[in-house]
Amino acid sequence: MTRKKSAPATAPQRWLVKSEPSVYAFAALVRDKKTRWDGVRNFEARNNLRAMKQGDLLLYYHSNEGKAVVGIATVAREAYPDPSAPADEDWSVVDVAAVKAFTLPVTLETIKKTPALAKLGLVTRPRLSVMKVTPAEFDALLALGKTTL
DNA sequence: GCCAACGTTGGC
DNA sequence: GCCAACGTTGGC
Repeated sequence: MTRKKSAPATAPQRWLVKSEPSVYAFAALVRDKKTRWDGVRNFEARNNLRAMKQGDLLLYYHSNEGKAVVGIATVAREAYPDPSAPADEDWSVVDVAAVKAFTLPVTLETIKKTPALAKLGLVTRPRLSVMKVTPAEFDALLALGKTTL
């Protein structure tokens, strides 16, 4: 067995990423199977992208329109330089692949009403576009979305 | 190194 | 479409 194909030694980390559905909706990712997560221009979000490992799980949030967690994706390729960035700037991308849509979208309104999600970055750091979520938060969101992995 | 101005995000 | 919040930039 090769290093690359073997299961990761540690459990996958969990993240939440935002996208405006009018720009790139979860349905577009399902259609494309995989996409490059480019255009991040915020240092903290970039650093989070760089901390992602292949196989990490991503919750997909629709901002502005919909305002709900709508699906699950996974990290298909770890961070590499963002081809859409100016050559003299230091930005990164990862490739993400669709896993499955939530049975039920979990709206921001629901999230705000759920005590277990009071510390979710989506609520406490409303402008951050790539953030870590805890396993407990991840599980709570899947449960609200009537979805299992 | 501070902080005012600016630009962008994203909820409403 | 507005505007509050806030991350980033740039003048000093």
